[in-house]
Amino acid sequence: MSDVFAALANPTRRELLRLLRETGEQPVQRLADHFDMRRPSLSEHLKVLKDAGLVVEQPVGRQRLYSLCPEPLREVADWLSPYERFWRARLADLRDVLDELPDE
Amino acid sequence: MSDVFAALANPTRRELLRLLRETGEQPVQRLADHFDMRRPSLSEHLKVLKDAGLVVEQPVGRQRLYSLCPEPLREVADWLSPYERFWRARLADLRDVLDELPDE
DNA sequence: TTGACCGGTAGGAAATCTCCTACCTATTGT
DNA sequence: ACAATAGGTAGGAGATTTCCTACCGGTCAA
Repeated sequence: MSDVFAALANPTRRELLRLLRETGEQPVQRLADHFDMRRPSLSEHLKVLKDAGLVVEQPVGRQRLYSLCPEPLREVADWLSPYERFWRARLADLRDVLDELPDE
Repeated sequence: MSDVFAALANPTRRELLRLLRETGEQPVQRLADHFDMRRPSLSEHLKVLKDAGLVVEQPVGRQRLYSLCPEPLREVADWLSPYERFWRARLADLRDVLDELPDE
């Protein structure tokens, strides 16, 4: 659980998740093409994501296809949900204030 | 934005947010009571949260009351939303599989 | 005014993160 | 069998995080 938040803390890893979401499962080299970074570093980021349960790998020949595994993100969404009413309340307050302003 | 994810990566800071959400605005010392950690460390965590826009401080006498500022969490929820359909899909798949199983 | 209290800052130690190069294994195609 | 390709691992450098103790300024109460 804590690992999921830690995994999301890094912009490269968030971008990896976005790529996998938008373009589906991909081998490491194709993912690496999108980054100004050496492949071993990408491998490490993928390992962090895998340990957090956010991706799964499937060996195919000499490639390993990585694909998105979004379940842990649901835990993040669940963690987030008790706060939702707060920002809704704030937005409601803002709307009320705006409603009070005279037209211009 | 990146700061918000980084701020959430630490369990102590997530717990601080929870305390502020459940018990409302509080001075530093009262927050520190909940942690096995010296006060200056808590001050640093509060600074990270403040820089991420997740809390605001209000000086009252010699105290500084911290309170939750949940707007940046909305950005996290927005970041999360494109993934929502994925875990819904996975759950739907799971349900389909379970439906296929014979009763026992 | 002076002591006690609240809480931030300075500076440092230890751990962790994030990148690198070098190297290794496994698989594929010739 | 051999060269080329895919990708993980080892080990290390430098940056960052996370804690600490020591200290500082501001506020309150006697």
